[in-house]
Amino acid sequence: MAVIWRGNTQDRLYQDTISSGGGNSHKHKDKYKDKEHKHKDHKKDRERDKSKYGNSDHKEFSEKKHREKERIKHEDVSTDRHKDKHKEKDHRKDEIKPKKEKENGFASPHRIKTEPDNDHFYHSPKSLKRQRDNDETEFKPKKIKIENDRVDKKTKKRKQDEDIKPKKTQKNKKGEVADGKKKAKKEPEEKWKWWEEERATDGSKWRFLEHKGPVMAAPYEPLPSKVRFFYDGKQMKLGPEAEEVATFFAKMLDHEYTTKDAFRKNFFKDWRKEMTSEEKSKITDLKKCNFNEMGEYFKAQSEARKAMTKDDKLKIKVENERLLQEYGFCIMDNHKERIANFRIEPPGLFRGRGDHPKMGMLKRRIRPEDIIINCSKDSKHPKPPPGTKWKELRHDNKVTWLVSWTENIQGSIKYIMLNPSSRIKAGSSLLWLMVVALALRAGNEKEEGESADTVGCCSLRVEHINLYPEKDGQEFVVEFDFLGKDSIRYYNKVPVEKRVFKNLQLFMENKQPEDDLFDRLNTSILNKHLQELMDGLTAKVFRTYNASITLQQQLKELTSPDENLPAKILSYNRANRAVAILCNHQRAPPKTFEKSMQNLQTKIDAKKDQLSDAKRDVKICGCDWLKKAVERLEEQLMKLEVQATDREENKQIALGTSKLNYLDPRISVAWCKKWGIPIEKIYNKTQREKFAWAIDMAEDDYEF
DNA sequence: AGCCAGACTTAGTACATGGCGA
DNA sequence: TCGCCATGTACTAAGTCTGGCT
Repeated sequence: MAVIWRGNTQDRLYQDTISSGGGNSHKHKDKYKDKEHKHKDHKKDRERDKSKYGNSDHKEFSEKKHREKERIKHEDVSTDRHKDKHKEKDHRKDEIKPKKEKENGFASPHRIKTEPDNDHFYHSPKSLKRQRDNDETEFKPKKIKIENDRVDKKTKKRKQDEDIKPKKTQKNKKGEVADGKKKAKKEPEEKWKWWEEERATDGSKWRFLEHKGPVMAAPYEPLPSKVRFFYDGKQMKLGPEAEEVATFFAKMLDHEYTTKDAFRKNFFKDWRKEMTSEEKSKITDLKKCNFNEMGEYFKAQSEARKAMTKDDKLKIKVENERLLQEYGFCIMDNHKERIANFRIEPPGLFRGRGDHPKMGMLKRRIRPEDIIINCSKDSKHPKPPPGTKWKELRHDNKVTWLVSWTENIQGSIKYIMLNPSSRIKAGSSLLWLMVVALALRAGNEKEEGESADTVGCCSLRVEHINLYPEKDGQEFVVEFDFLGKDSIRYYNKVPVEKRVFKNLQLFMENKQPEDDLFDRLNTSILNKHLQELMDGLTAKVFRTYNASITLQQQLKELTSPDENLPAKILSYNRANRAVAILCNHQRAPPKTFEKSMQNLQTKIDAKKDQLSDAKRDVKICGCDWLKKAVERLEEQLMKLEVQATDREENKQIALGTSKLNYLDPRISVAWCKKWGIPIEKIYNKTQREKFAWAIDMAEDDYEF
């Protein structure tokens, strides 16, 4: 069953209320002026369309859609979906168009009132039960088979691939899934080395998916009556709807943007939509609103929370952990995987980055009726809160998301997906395998600039490579032999992963030697799987390639064997920085930069003093322990100095992005192994999880 | 042939945490 | 033991890519 997220929302003044980081990053300052302009052609219509449809319209149409759906449920899912899509479009035309004049109102004023849909208003779970009973089946391997068969039908061409499919996983399925369910908590099953398995090739992202659904945002808790709101100097009691929205604003009083015109205008407009007609007629000017008591109340709450006893804090922590354990994981293809964001985004005021024209708009509360659940037919379906329904229950294994809903500000779709450490996310690192195979060539013609992406995909021909399942004692060798740009013969043999090898084989299938190896990818000759792989072979590959090769070179250049650990890490960071500069990952110097730099300097000075004192003492007495102390101090000083250099150099450069997204982690891993650097020094926990495959795989002599 | 919804990816920001020195 | 600060994490906005439609 879906649960309500109470969490520690109460005192998180900003994050809950503001729907973005919301700082005034100057980078974005003028963005929207340009942007509005630039996007006019492409996005304008879409934008306008979306925003002008009142929510009620949207709801109407989605409900119709829902009803339709109910009727045709339980049949072939994927085709249904397809049909539905058309339907959706049609409805749009018919129903929504006439309402053009309505401007970006997301919520018809009566929405909340007319619908018994608030989270605390649940009743009569009957209908749901019936529905679920129909759907629910225990783990029947047959079912799985059916699904696979269906897929097969569609993808006959890929027969070969199907054959390669790992049968063992399928066999395991029944037992393991059931197991995982019973005692997933007890047995932290040993690390799954998914990168050593093969993947489906028909575009399906999973074969089995079960999860508990999202954690809903906590319902609104009305303010205690002692907290008052004043309009035009007079106290006024607001109804719960209007009050909730008012609290969003009240929580942000300290922020600059509550002074911004656009923000205030958007907020006020949306706020009024939540008011009763009485409130609406009274409250006509935001300037006359006094939210101070509310603001103070929330501040006090957050203070109180900070001052809580250890015990209470622990309780909260335990509760959070429990939620995480219960809702933070799903089972995908026999494995328990961490979900990245299992909480539904709470309502609040939207604050885009920069001067976003929609800042201040109300981001409305997401109800179960807005939510689409995606999971296996044969899984235990997540239950909506009592008395509510999901908008839709879907079984689409061509996508990776578990839950989605449409957000009301931009009309875009939001998803609940898996953690970066999961197979489905990190698995896109397969990309790496292809890059490895292609690196040579890309390197040879490393022509930077706009054309890079086309260069990469088109000119390597079948005749340029040979594949050897086994050569010179190595398995899966790819032999490259071609004339490079300056008519220099390029010849090299590279052992590759089995998967890469197989994929290359597929690329070459049915082709003449003079055919381009990677052409016609968008035509129907190659199957989707290959296209998927090709996703990677665009500009990103080149970025990746450049980044990685630079890192490797820099690491070679900068690391000297006799350096000590901190110095080596400094070298690593320098190499990383070179890459970040290459990729232009800049950042604004952190706000606290000057201060923390100063602090560090103070520390260094202090150390120096200590050191010279100690040295003097050594001269006087010369005893052993003093010498040791000097050594220790010297080391500490050095460490600090390195840290200072590092930080100074890092002032304007964001390392994270390239590290996480563009650099082949194996380079870093290999470097660490080579020099005996603990991997924790360069990858934090998240990164280690994401790159588990690389850490497992790379040897100290790994070369990109 | 261009558009655009849908599905990812990337990235900025606030907040929580935990380690370390005083 | 306490408080500070660097580091990590959660959250979610924004960007990118693509297939399928018109």
